[in-house]
Amino acid sequence: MDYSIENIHTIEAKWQKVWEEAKVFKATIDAKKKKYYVLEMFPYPSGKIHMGHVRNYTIADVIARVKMMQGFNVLHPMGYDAFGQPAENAAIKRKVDPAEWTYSCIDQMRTELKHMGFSYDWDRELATCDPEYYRWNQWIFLKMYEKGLAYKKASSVNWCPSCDTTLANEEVINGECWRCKSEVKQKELDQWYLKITAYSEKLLEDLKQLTNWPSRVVAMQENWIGKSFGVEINFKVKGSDDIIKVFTTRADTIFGATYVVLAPEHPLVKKLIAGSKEESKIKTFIEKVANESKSLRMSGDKRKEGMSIGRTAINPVNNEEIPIYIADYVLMEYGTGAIMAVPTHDQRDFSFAKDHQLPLRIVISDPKNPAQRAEDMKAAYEDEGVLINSAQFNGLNNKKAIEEIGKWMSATPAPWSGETSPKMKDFWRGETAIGKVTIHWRLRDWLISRQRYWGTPIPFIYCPKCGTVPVPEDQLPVALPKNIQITGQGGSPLNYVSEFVNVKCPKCNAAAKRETDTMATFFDSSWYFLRFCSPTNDKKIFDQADAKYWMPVDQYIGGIEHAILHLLYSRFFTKFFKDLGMIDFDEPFTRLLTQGMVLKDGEVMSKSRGNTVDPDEIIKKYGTDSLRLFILFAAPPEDQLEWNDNAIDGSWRFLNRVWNLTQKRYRFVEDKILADQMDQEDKDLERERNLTIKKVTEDIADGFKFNTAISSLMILMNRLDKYKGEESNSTKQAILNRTIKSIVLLLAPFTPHICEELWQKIGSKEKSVANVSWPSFDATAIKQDLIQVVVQVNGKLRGKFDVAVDISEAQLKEMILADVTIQKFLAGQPIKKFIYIPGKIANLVV
RNA sequence: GGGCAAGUGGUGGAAUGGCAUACACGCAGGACUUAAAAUCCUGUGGCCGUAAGGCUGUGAGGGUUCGACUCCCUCCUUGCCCACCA
Repeated sequence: MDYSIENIHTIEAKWQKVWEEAKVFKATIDAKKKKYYVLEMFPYPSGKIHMGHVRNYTIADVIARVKMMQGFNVLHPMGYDAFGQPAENAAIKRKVDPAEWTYSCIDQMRTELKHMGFSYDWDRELATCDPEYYRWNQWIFLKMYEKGLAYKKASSVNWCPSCDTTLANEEVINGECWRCKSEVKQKELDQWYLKITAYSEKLLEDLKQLTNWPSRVVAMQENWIGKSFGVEINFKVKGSDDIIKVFTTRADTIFGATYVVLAPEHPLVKKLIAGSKEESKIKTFIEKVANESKSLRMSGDKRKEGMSIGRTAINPVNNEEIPIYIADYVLMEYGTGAIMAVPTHDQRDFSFAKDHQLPLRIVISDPKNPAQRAEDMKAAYEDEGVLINSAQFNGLNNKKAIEEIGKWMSATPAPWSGETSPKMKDFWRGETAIGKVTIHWRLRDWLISRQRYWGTPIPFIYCPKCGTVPVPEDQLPVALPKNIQITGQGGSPLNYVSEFVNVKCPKCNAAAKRETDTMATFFDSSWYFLRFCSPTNDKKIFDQADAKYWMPVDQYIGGIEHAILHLLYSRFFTKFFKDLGMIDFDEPFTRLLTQGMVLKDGEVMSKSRGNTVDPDEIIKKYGTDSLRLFILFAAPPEDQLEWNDNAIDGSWRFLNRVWNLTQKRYRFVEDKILADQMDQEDKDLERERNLTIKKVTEDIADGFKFNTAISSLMILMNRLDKYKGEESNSTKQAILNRTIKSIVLLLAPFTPHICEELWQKIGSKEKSVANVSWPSFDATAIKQDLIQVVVQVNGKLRGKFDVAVDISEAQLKEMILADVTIQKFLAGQPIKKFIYIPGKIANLVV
């Protein structure tokens, strides 16, 4: 090639060095400037960065650089979510220290990130495995404990036998461990929990503030929190004082309840079957269900299994005696762990009832089949209808009945209570009402304990005399011991470190034991955006003035896979900090962008599929700028991106054209354009230059449409190839120069290295193009004298007319009607209607 | 089963009531070259036609409108998320 970017790698290295040494991207509080905090979800430091990272960070980098050129005080930090299992797995496999391994990965990752030329303030870099970071995890944990939001509870927990640890509900995907995919079992353990449910209502309510989040993320959070309105109904066990509480959202079907089903692990079951002759048979069944993995138990097509426990319950609305069953399709974790079964109007109950020959009673009449008999039903009727067989509620629409019956139940004493009105004062403990209108949440408290080494130690000490004692604040951090044995077996490695475990009680100085559980790593990432505001503060978790200036994050960018967990936890922590009076906002992330996945051959690029493309290889061949440009140009940020080995050639070619054009045609002349020397070609180019500035600026502002912004720059380049601009004419040269300058500036956020180099070559004085103001456009240069009007006959394109901007409708009509071609299509028919949208289109209806 | 996206040339995509396929990739032809690469130029939805031109065309069907890729209804397909949730 005759001209080509000579040694792209030298140029890229040169500018990366300049940025670093001059601290071009250092963020400092400046009350006079408007701040802009752009943040990408920080990576787990696995060592090498992949295309997903490149896409995520490139999108963020363009935003940061544009905002900087537009005069904002930009905070754009980077760090590492550095605790977690891979470090321990590496320790087991390669006999290396997890800390050493992690830090070497971080070093490699940092090098790669720097080679991408991202505009980070490297002085704010942080790693969550740094004791100076995780001491604040411990501080938060203690504060939560103080406020009753951290507690310990014995409970059946999700247990991953392969990772030998507990998992949060959120980490169990289809009954499998989210990380290693092995089947999750249930295990009884004493565990630390965070009371995220204390914020259920707030977490749900404040979703309304998040108008600049993708609606599907909001919807996913809403579903996850899962608020449902219903009634808790009391069924009394016959021949006992025990009450079975049942939760239902379908109180309208209560008169059709023909049996009650308890979850096999329901605490009442053991009591109710004690001494019965079926006891051992029932216990065998319960055990079988308990050992079944959740994935099997929940698989949709599995036959519902269960059995009678030989007892009956009283339906409080009609005093009817109905059998009590246990079945695997009722879950202890949801509602009250017990249901009333209405086989006629719930398909699961219907199948179960058919299998066990249980009675059916229709209570909602199907308007299409009002005479249907229960014994003829082939499936449950789950749609709307009018109540029948429901005493005083007969004839009511069932939707309306849900509300009516709920109200009635709360105000009516149960038949066994011997009361004439329910004891409202202690009506819940007294159990004298039929039921109670109530709200159930799907959201569970957050299981935070992990039997792992590579995480933040939970700062508690167990003293035989004083009990559970928090580690005093001045003794933080509770540091992880070094040089320990990690085998991957037998629970937490910390159990075997006696200097760590055996301590003195902070209260009474007696011999005591230290907590060996560490925190789930989602804890670390739930507040790092605040730490970035004051990354080196060793007195406080963050400085309130720093947070007040920088927070909330203006633009957060990351993968959709974090739509629920990470974002929900971060929102929870933010609300907690607000309640502590440390911050004054409700939501941490004002705008959220979830970037699409990177695909290869139609499939998600992943190591397990073996279809990855190594960014490093691409950079070696084309340089970072070409890679960045391709990724931004190939698809809008939120859409999936199909990787194409060929298409990146296009990016490389385009950058070379910009490069060559600048080298060949830029001349140092005075930036002076004499209007009387401009011919039509000059005016057109000036107009297109201004239009491009407008388009690029608006595309970026309006939903980060980088792909179309880049395409409009390509169009201007194509246009410039045809522009003759002679050297002898200084006005023409000045116009050409201006256009080149505009292209370089507009392109700079996308491909910063090449643009820095070109900007320097065309004589800039600034240290970096990032310090130059974003170009502005001249609205008068965009105006035209002539515009093209498209003419349609009956909605079909039939001609184009160049007319004066201010042409009147009548003038235009006359002109169109005089046209021979148009006349041909009118074929002499009368014009019924003439529609003219000024400057765009005219439609003749005949 | 519930929720949310999306469906446009050979490919990535553009147009969000007003010229469908911008821009790019790929492909074909040409220029340059001993040749190739690179670069540059031209063409490129389908059908009919030598051409001018015409017809047709945005998953399928219907509707609203002077005008629909765009809005409404029904359906199909794909992707993602949730789910024996009572």
